[in-house]
Order: sequence, then structure tokens, then C-alpha cells
Amino acid sequence: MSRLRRMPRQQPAASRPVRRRSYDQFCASARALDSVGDRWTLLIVRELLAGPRRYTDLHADLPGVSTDVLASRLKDMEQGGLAVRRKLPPPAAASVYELTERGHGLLPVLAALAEWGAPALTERRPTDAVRAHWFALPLLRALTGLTREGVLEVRLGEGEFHVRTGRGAAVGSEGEPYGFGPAPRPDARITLDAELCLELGRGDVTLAEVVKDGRIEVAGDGPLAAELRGE
Amino acid sequence: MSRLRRMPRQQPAASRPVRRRSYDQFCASARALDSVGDRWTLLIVRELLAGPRRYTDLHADLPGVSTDVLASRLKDMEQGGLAVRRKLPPPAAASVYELTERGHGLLPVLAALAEWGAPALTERRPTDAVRAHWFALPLLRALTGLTREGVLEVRLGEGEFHVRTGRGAAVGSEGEPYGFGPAPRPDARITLDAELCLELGRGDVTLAEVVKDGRIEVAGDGPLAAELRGE
DNA sequence: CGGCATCCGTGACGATACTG
DNA sequence: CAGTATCGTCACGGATGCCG
Repeated sequence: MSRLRRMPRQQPAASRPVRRRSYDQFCASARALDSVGDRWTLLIVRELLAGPRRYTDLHADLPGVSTDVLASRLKDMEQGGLAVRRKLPPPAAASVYELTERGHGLLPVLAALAEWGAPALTERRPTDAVRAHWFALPLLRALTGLTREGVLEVRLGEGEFHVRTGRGAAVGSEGEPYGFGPAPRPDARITLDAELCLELGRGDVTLAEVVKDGRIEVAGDGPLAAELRGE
Repeated sequence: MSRLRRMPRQQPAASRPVRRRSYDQFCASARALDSVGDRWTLLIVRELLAGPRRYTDLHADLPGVSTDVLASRLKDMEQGGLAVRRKLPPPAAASVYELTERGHGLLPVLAALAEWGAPALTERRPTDAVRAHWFALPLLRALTGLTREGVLEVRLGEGEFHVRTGRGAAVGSEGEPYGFGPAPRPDARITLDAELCLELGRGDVTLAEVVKDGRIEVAGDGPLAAELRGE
């Protein structure tokens, strides 16, 4: 009576053309998710939006990703035209991954995700990793009102990063909208803590308010620093 | 010499608290992906953005999703506060899933994905499924310039849907930005083909151009129809 | 019949070890 | 340093069964 149940539930699936998994929908969002919907892919993009990086550094800033998955995603991203692998000039003898223009086009997607996810970013769980440049997207949102073009260095307790302000931060501009570490020649510098970055990104407080409060410290003497101080 | 290699590669993983898989990063984008980064989740959201739907209808419009995964995602979305299950009034004896306000907040994410994915949506592969309302996001992008509030019914070869125009389509407005099928009392109606929807969404052509060309047909006599015709 | 639950085969994922 | 190899586990997709 139960022998019949063992019958061929599934064809051996032979000769299927090993198609990469796709949603197979004629829909723009579905096509986008075919490219960036796999686990870790968008977080790798988030990393590369801050500038070219080496494999090992990517692995270090993405705790939890396994080496083979990272290698596989980078390969997929190369094949998909999102990133390229570039050899550094001779003395370095290393190679870095960097986004193509198509890859940079994902900034609005990451920004929308960050904006939506910000309210859920209240408690910092003990298992959570943190990197300073992860706060660049929330902060960029709070700086969209700035008119002066320039590079702003940001110092957090967790580390440093820098962002481009003014139209230079707009989508489609050459260069990264934000980057790791200190800037080569910043036009201004601010010091604040990560929590304040998030509040600014959520719009809970305005830039002008926290400058007055002293919760944010502005250094520099150029026009960008002046605008940050409120003239 | 090779006996040592068989040693415990992995702890039995006992007593791990069965944590739902999270990226464990104190980052807004990562938190967002903890909620909506699983396979199919954002496409379910895309469906529900068009209005409440029953389980079976969702399954029908998401070819390829297995029944258990769909049930599991819907449960996750309920638990995550993205959607609720609501019983229909007695005669229907069915229940529908609908987005919460938090869930509706994902519209900008889907819109950004659709915008980024649009250039990749050139050839329609023979394996691709199609639904009319999947073209609502690209079309909405082309209609952001409209000032008149109202409901616009859209007729494609593949079926019908309707979109809200004017400030009513803005994020945070009550009601869905777009919906399945014909509208109850549309303020205007347009007829075009899916390809044109995509061209409009990509910005390859403007609304005014295609109205003049006759590639788009505008029906109705209210102010919205007039604005669509270019006064 | 709608709304799942169960079972199974395959593939993706995560951790670790190993190699050029 | 930058991956590849290997392995255990879990997620996914497909088919089917159950239950109100």
C-alpha cells in the first residue's frame, strides 16, 4: 500500500541547461533582482560604493560571508557588468575590485533601502558588526541640502570616512559618492557619533540644530565649512 | 598523515538558538535586507503594492515560487510587520494579505530597483511570465510630472491596471499607488502597449511626444484627461 | 476549493582546510 | 594574499496530501 508512494516524484532533471537561477519575469524589478537579489550582493555593492577594494578587505568588512561565496559573487558581478577586477600598478602587485558605472547606478537602491531600514536600526545588538563608512548613506541623506561642492571628512568613534557634497554627490557624477578613511585633502571636517548620523538620516534632527547644540563639531575654514556652520 | 584531516570540521552546532538568518551588521541597509532580502520577498511586496490579494492569486502571479516558500514568506512578513492577514466579510469566506504602512514604505525601494533594472529589460525571453500591473512602476515614473490628482486606468495588451496620479501617488499617501484590473470610477483612461510603458519609464520618450504620435490613446473628459492630452 | 504541510532531490550557503 | 576544495546543513522548487 505504501510502495506506490516511492514512485518518481521528480524527473532526474537531466539536460536542463544549468540556467542561472532567474525569476523569469518580464518586469524591471524582477530583472534587477536577478542581478542583485542574491544574498550578500547588495552589501558587496555597498562596500564598493566607497571605493575600490581588495578581496581580503572585502572579506574583513563583511563578517559572515564565506570565502567561496564572496569569490562567487564577485565573479557574478564581473559577468553581470557591475564590477571589474583591476590590477594595481606594479609595486602593489595586488588587484582590486571596483564598480562600473552600471554598478554605481545602484546607489539609489542602497539609499532607498537604508532609508527604509533606518527606523529598524535602533538597538545595537551585541552580535552586530560596525564599520564607520556604513553611516555614509544615512549622512548623505542629511546633507542633500548643501550647495557647496567639496569633500567632507567625517570622524566617528568607530572610524573615519568621507563624503562628497553638493552636486558632486548626485547620481551619475564621476567618482564615488563616499569613501573609506580620511580624505586626501578635505574641504571640511566634522566630528560626531554614529547615533547622531542615524538621527540626521532619519530627519529626527536637522543639521542646523546639532551644529548649534555642539553635538557636531565642524572644522575647516573654506566655504563648505562655513555652510555647515550656517554661514 | 591524513587521518588528522577527518577531525571535527564543524561543531555539531548544538544549542545554537535557531536564530533567523541575519547579516548582523549595525547598518541601515543590512537591517533592511534582513527583512526583505530573502528570495521572493520583494516580489511579494510588489504584488501587494497593487492591493490586497489572496494566497492563491499571489501564487498564480508569482510563477516559480513553491507553496511552502510563499506561505513561509507571508508568515515572515506578518511577523516583521510588513503585511497583515485579514478575513474578508462573511459571504466571501476567504482571507487576503495586505501591506501595512511599513510595507507600503517599500515603494521607493521597488521603484529604485525598477528604474535600475529597466535598461536590462530589453528582450522578452520565451520563458518570461508577464502581468500587466508589473508595468505600473515604470509608468508611474513617467507620470510624476502630472499635477491633477485622480485615478488613471491603463489598458495594455496584457491586461489592465490603474494608477493614482498627482500627490495621491506620493509616498505616504493613504491607499495603494497602483492596483490590479480596471478602476471603479477612473478619471481618465489610456491605451498603449507594454513596450511603450518601458520606454516612458526609461525616459526614452516623453508623454507629450507619444500623445502627439498617437502611440498612446487618451479617453475621458475630466481635467486629468485634459492634462494628459497636453491641455 | 483555498490554504497550507509534508516529503524529497538539488543547489546555495557557511565554516574550515588547503594551495599557488 | 587570494582564492579553491571539501563537507555538513539548510533553503529552495516541485509534487502531493490533508483539512476545513
